[in-house]
Amino acid sequence: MAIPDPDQAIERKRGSGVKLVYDLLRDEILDLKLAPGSAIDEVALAARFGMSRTPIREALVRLVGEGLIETLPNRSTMVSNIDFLGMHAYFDALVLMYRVTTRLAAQHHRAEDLIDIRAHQAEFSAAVRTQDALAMIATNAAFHSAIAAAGRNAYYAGFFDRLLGEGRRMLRLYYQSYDDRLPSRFVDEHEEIIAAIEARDVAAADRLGKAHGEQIVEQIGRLLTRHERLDIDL
Amino acid sequence: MAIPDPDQAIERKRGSGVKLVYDLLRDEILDLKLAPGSAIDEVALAARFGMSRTPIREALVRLVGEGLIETLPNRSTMVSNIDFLGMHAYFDALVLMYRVTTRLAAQHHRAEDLIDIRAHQAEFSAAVRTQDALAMIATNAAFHSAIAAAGRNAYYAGFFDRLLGEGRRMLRLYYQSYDDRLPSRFVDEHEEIIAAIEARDVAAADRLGKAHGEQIVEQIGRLLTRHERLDIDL
DNA sequence: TGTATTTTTTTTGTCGACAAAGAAAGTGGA
DNA sequence: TCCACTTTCTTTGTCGACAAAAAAAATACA
Repeated sequence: MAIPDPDQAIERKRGSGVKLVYDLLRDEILDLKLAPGSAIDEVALAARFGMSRTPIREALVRLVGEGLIETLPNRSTMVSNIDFLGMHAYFDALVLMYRVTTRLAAQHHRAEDLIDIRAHQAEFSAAVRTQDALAMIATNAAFHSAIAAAGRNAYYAGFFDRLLGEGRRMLRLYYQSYDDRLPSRFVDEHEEIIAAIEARDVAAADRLGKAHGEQIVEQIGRLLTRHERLDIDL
Repeated sequence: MAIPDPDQAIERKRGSGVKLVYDLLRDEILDLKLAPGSAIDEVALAARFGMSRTPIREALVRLVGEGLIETLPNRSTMVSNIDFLGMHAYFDALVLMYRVTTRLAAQHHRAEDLIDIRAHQAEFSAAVRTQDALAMIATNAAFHSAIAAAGRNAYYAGFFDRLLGEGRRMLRLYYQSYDDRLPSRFVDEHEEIIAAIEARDVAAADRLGKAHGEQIVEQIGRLLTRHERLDIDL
């Protein structure tokens, strides 16, 4: 537990407390800094952030709403476990959203969207070069989120963001165990996707989105089978 | 505002407060008993439910997370407005989810699922017979939600439920303006869908799901001239 | 009368405190 | 040692209170 300077009793602006806690906690969960299943202590968080339990609780309620945290009534609050049994359902939804959002981006994107998308791609590319796993994961999600935003469908975008968040945890698992070199392929695939969107080639965007999604699914699936073999004797 | 018996200071069970407020408020919003844009007063709610503001607030945070309520920082909390501009995006997502969930139900349903689905269909049919608009809307949503549950994909089901909720508000709007007789057609379509699911006829389920969704979309969205909906092969 | 400035009112965000629900630890008897 | 029962301890759910922010009302001034 990182102890914050007690001296630096930072004067927060009124109303910023919940968002602060929410953002940080969400990132820590998605980056697996908080392990799935680990307990969450309201009073400890209150002490850590130097605020009362009320804003902490409201942040937790939000996270519960997103399925990142689970609560047993009157007892224990903990980081949600990754649902390995429901993984195929997740993959199914993820691939479909890859397709749909990429396709819609090809249809509805505007000039400024491409600038934004390319910026995220540059960040992703940089993260791959510097081998920064955490950054790779986060920027990859941001890249696809930007594409979804360009598709101009808030419902898909919201749903997709949620799926991508959950995916960050699984990818982190992957990159923690094996130091793989595959991501450079993702960079190329991203470039193809950008080209298809820019050309407003809906069919190509659909195809590439699907292929890209299945790529990632395959990566994670490979990890799982290895994990199962490892764990089966325990 | 319905005033509850002040005598009946009901002894709630510890921990039930938030859920109580959340469920009731959600229903009131979706049934348009609380008009879009209308203000929400925490202290009034606290008085109404006979509890302090803390559980009220946590229920509101949940509703904000689902987009049913909006808050301006430090000022005003109100029921979300229905986004007419983003309607085509909504329809797009709704029809796709109709397809996907019906299709998956045909693939993965178990015997007990059909019992559940038929029960909801019976309720819907009864609501149509008795011309109970509110019940028609709610039971229709429950019917499709049951189908989604039978599809065994929690991600789709969750997303679909959210869309159906938002749809309840729009349908309410529709049935408030026009006293139409169309719903009997929906009853028949539901029966066809059930038959396709039971027969595990994925193609038929997909087709019927799509047609049913577009039916409803057409009902609500006559005003919308733009119909750039997705039409992709799954 | 119209506008700028101060005061009051309303509503939110946060706090510290306390009691209920379980869990864990302690106690006694066979 | 094992088990049933009590007692402490931990953590949650709820409460009432208070101060900050913004809006509304009141006031001053031209």
